[in-house]
Amino acid sequence: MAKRKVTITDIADEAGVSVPTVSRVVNGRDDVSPATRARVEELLDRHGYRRRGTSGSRAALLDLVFTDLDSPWAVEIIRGVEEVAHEAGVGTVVSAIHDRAGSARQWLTNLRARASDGVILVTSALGPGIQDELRRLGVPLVVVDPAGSSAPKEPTIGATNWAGGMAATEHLLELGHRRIGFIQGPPRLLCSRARLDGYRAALDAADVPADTALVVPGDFYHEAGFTGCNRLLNLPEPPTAVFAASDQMALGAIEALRRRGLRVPEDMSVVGFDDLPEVRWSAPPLTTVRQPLSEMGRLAAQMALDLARRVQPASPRMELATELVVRASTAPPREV
Amino acid sequence: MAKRKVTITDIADEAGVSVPTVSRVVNGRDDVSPATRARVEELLDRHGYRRRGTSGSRAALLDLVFTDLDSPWAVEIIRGVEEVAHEAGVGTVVSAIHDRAGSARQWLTNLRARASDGVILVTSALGPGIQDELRRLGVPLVVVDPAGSSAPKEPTIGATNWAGGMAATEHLLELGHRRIGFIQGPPRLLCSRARLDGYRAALDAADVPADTALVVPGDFYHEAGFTGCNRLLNLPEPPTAVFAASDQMALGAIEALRRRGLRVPEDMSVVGFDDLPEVRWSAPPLTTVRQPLSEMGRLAAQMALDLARRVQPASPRMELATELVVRASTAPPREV
DNA sequence: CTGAAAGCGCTTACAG
DNA sequence: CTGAAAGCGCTTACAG
Repeated sequence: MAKRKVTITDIADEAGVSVPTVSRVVNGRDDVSPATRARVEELLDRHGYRRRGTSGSRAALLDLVFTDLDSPWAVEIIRGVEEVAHEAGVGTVVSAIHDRAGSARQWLTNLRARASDGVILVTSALGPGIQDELRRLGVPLVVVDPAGSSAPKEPTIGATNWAGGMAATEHLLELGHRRIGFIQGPPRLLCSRARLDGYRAALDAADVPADTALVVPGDFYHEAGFTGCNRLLNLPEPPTAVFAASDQMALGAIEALRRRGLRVPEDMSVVGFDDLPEVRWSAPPLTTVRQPLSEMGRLAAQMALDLARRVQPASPRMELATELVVRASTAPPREV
Repeated sequence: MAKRKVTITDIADEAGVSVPTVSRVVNGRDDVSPATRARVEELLDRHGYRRRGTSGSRAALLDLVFTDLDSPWAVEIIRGVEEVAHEAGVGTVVSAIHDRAGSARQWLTNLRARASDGVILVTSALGPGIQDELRRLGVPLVVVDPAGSSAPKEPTIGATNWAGGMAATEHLLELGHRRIGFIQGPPRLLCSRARLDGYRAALDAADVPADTALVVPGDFYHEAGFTGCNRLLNLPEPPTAVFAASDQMALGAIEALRRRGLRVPEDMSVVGFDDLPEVRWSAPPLTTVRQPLSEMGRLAAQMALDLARRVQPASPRMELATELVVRASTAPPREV
């Protein structure tokens, strides 16, 4: 996989320039002609050149990349990754890419200079171009909660989202609910689709007809839970329970209910997904599907570290178990 | 300040051993006699040796150190630091020290190997020994929300905690509350003491006698808000409002009230401190004192980067403004 | 704008 | 367990 590490000598030979010239390009000096610089840079990129100082230093840095750093979600993953990395004497570099191409480039340049030993990508914050480049650099890549296709080339870590969606829905069915609303996650994420399918599968297994009006869009954030819940309440025949595909949306839904003077769980049951630490303390404490986020982080870090040491992971794809946590936001429907 | 960088040659000379031997110690090989290793390690530490590869590379890494990575608080700081660092093409290494001495050592060793360009410490997670060592290494240090003395040697970034504590209390006084409970933060933190003093100052200014029974201990976490609030409710003459020194404790307090069937704000007003993103969505949305956490992170990162480039910061100590955000958890007391 | 030469900091065999 | 020797990857003057 990783052929002999390229040195500036190699690049110089291939470019037909001297070693000092390549050195200048690598260090971003401005005393190089544009033509030469372009040629050398192209070669540098193509070969995935990485500054090596003198010789191979031990794994010392792991990169953890998010699209945004704007949810309590993120800190759980960071915690898991940091724990494993810290134990291994490895630093954890946290970045947010914000879906901007320039931002990803910036990060990649820095990553190369730092000679990072592995990358953990949360929900594929990177375009395929960048991923190819990582491959060329020989930096191992692990994806947590992948977005794209169901058969990515990279090893992935996820949770049993389908089973979790099913468990939450079964819980509501067992309480006697028949009309159960569902607030979706962003459809591009695999985990969103799996949760929705789990919901549908549970309804199906219970012979409850699926009403498409009961499934409303969302994006995992509070606001979407708020508006989604309002939408469900405005239905001619509103549901008696709401299953939100994330805890944040569940809290948004509870706020929508509170504003209408409806009580949880007396007037409406609400279930979330994630089990963020704070939902133990929401009013009322949230029934939700626990996703072992920090465990997922730990596992991803372990895998990335193994790959950096050229140890093949036991399995290239892993799903950790989700678990229904019943608290105080669910109860039988009024009419029963 | 920073004398000539030490090389392994310097260390070898001083220790009276060969260069390869020092190299072996630095790389943690085990084929060195304990006596030699000890002598060399002592010298390495004393001179603050840092691997330099070949020659000086640009600022590329900033270290952000927490005691624990267990609160939504942390992610706000991380976000601010990461933004500034990212823009500067610098990576952000996040670590949790957990108050364990060995953990700090581990981190320091890694930091040295990585040649970090600056350290941002959140609430002084490090012992003074480690701080001295950083100084020797010539790595600039910025402290966010300092713990110890009020006149630290390092530049610090904080918020106007005293003014915030006062503003929250004044708000409750204006609503007509006279018995206001206070749930404290950990007393070793400067910010905790300042919030308490702000609370007292407001009572004092309004000529409301301070009842020491109304001040209960806490540690910023949910649980402490829960038990603290229960303690206040069990008082012979309970308060009509609770000011918690953190949002998480405020949410814990709301849960304690809910369990007793008391409504917020009808039966009891609750104010928090921080304005974490999620408290906009608590039930009811929390009145709180906004602390610009991500701004504090941004500022700390900017300062650390400046110091790394030997630019003196405008002021070595800075407090960003807090701001009262009134939402739905406060109202006039019943009896008025 | 570029290269030949010297040199720096470090590591890797090898020998004992 | 330790050092003398060779060498690697890179940079820094210097010269043109």
